[in-house]
Amino acid sequence: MTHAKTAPFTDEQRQLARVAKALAHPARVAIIQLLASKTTCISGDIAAELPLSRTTVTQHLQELKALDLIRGEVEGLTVCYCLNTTLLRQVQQQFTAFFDQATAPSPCAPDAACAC
Amino acid sequence: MTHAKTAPFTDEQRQLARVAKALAHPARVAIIQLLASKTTCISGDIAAELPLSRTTVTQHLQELKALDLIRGEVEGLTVCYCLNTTLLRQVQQQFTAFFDQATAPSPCAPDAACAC
DNA sequence: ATAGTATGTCGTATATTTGCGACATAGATT
DNA sequence: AATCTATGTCGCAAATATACGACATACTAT
Repeated sequence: MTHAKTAPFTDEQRQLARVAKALAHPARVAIIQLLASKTTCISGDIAAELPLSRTTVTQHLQELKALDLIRGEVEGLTVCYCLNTTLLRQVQQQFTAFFDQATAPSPCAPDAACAC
Repeated sequence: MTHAKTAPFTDEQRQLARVAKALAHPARVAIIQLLASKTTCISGDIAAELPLSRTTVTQHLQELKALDLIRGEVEGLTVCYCLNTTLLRQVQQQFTAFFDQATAPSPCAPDAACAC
């Protein structure tokens, strides 16, 4: 044993995993889609559109906000959440690069040891 | 009063979240990258390349296999894991569609109620 | 000031994830 | 056969995620 066990993980891997985790719950996917579809920046109305309590929705909102994927601006009594499209575009590129790498030709090279 | 609380979540949202969850840990991202980089379909050698015990790596492998993102072929005494590039390409498209939707213009329309 | 409304935080309960040692299994090797 | 070797499963502990009611805060309106 005592193999190299290379450094924990690369920053790239941790970053991708972190964002993937943010999208790892239907509610958070739904929230992003909701914010993308609304022309007006809605606030807690989000909770009314999801099958979850307001408390739970707030938690999901906080998780997305922690990664800066969404932003909330206080507008008097209400809070207006919006997508951080700039960051989302960067994230999209990261995912694209990852998938491009993963789906690149010769996943199991021609002279592979097995048939998969 | 919009108490609709729409149906739990759409299949699309649940599917995207399910895959995102599979990518929500650095180890699983690393495994996919590893399989993509090796010309030969490695097996438990994967564990030797990660900072985790063999048991834990096996668990991550099972999670990826449960979603059919990777496949394992028994090759005598060893097992040969490979990426399911076909499925990965489909998944990539799902993510692309999601991000395209999320980063589309007019996230907060011109006449938005707030300034974000 | 008082009341009302939108929002977030706290505490808590339950479920899931993560990690690993110990054990079981099955094909290979002697 | 006896043994080695690669792999997976089991059981357990700790950490994290999920969900929500009750409470606190802050702004608005009467």
